[in-house]
Amino acid sequence: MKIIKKEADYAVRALLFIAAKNERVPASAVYSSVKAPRSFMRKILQVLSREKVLVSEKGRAGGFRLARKPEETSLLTVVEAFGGRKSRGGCPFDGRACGNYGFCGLREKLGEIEERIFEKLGKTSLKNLLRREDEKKKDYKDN
Amino acid sequence: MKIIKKEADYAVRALLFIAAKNERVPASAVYSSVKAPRSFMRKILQVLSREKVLVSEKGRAGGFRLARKPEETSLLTVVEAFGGRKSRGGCPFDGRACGNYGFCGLREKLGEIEERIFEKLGKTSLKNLLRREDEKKKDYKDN
DNA sequence: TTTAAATGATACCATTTTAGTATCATATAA
DNA sequence: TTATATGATACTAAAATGGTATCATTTAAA
Repeated sequence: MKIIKKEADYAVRALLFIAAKNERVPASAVYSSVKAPRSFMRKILQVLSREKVLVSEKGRAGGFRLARKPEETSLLTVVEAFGGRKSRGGCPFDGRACGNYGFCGLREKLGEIEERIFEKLGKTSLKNLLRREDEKKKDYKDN
Repeated sequence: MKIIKKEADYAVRALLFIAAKNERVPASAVYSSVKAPRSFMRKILQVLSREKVLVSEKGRAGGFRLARKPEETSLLTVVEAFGGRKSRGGCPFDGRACGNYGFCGLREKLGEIEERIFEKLGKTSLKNLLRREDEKKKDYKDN
């Protein structure tokens, strides 16, 4: 069971990095911090930009910055940017005939579960994640 | 996002069919009811048998029956039978280095979500599903 | 005005996972 | 002894995921 794919995972890490910087950051800086393959990360940033999660500027002093405040971008947004919500309803058949015409308790149940996942992803913002990590680091220092 | 794969989906449907029959059922009966490819379904039933979800009898009047009462087999059991829980912790890197040494707020969060999914799958038994479908059919008749 | 450093678009390839098929061996009741 | 079952297992096909590479365009600064 895989909630998000590597693409989205790298994306989140990249976003956290950019959020922490709080200024325009070039892709090169991102993939030297987040340990992702160069080309792959570039593509990921482009997707985030196309999907309006990031705003980019071209040219020499170009780079990426968050399109919104960290508390306004959720994991769900990121997951959706990479097509993570397209196969809806928890049904591997996408609601097409599956021998269980009309009613399907299983599909219903899986749909419910899926909704909860989306709900939780939707409620987790970049800010939440940043805070979590800060607290952990603090804990560490305290010991 | 895919909570279970087709294999597991077919498996659940097969189990529901067998549960409803409440007697030994040959594979042929299963795949004429559940619309799954013949060979694929045979393999699935074998897995369920190997994993002690079903009990099989060979030979002429052979077939499959539930190893336990319908309320004692959960979706989680089925999902696990098909290896659905092997990549733990919601981390696409399976806990290996991901540039985020030590702390990882994302991993932590995804782990939490995953746990909830398992919890819900664990609490949903074949009996629950059978009942759901019965109720729906009843609703239908009432209208 | 040229050049270096950036993103945009996009086509392509590799790997892994999922889905499905086919075959032969073994057991057993009629 | 034969028809009807499951067991084991090897194989292939298709789809999803992960990753690479190239060329075009933009822009600030030398």
